Amino acid sequence: MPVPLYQVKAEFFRMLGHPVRIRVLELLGEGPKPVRELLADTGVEASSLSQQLAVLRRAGIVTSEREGSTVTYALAGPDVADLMRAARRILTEMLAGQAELLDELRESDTAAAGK
Amino acid sequence: MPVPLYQVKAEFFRMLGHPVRIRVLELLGEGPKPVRELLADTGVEASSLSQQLAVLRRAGIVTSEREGSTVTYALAGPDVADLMRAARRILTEMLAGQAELLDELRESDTAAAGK
DNA sequence: TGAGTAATTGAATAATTCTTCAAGTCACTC
DNA sequence: GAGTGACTTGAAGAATTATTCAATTACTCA
Repeated sequence: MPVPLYQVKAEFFRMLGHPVRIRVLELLGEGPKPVRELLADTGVEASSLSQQLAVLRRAGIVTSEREGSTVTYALAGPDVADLMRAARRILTEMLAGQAELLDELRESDTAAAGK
Repeated sequence: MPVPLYQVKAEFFRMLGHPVRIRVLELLGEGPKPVRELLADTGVEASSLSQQLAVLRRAGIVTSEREGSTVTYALAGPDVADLMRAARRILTEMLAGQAELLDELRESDTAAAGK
């Protein structure tokens, strides 16, 4: 009995659904990076970062390699970067749509926009 | 103070991270559908479906319209279908990669694959 | 108006996921 | 082999999210 595909997809998306994990994936999109650097770029605490890296590793979306005393992470494949690009495009378009909507609303309601 | 983009992205992905929501989005990818049909196609209980539809509505990713006694849902924009396609592609490639890996493992370990 | 169908909502409990901190491993250097 | 820096792990409590059931709204039709 195979796990249904929509379930796999849901797990995949859920795995992406965390700010730190997103940032890490985007940073790794530029190329492999040692933990030290991820730590500096994200500003989160070492053990928090490690927890999130573990999630990404378990999902098989990143790989880690130890060289001496430092550990370097990389995207497991080029597809991930593709997905992040797709997501970026979609979100910008969606946010732009919402901005337009807001503008339209403002036109008919110039004074009372309290919040 | 703008909400950082990586946070918006994370929320977006988390919103996608549920089996029923994924199925609904894929069904709506074929075109607008009345709730009755979503209900039949997914097999989930009415109120569960409604809860998930509400999540998608709040996120602005689908729209609903009432015509008489039935309510019809549709994707809010074409971008969503794009994203689902991107995700499908990526997942198939990732799963294929894992399958290869499994094959490699099997070669050196033909007898003991108990689970 | 009253009964019936379609869909949604509210709210309580259950389940998952996050965050944090203490402790642990691994490699290097003294 | 003790000490230190780099990173990871385990585990407990806090916070979010899912599931479920009862109640409700929005209609239709007789």
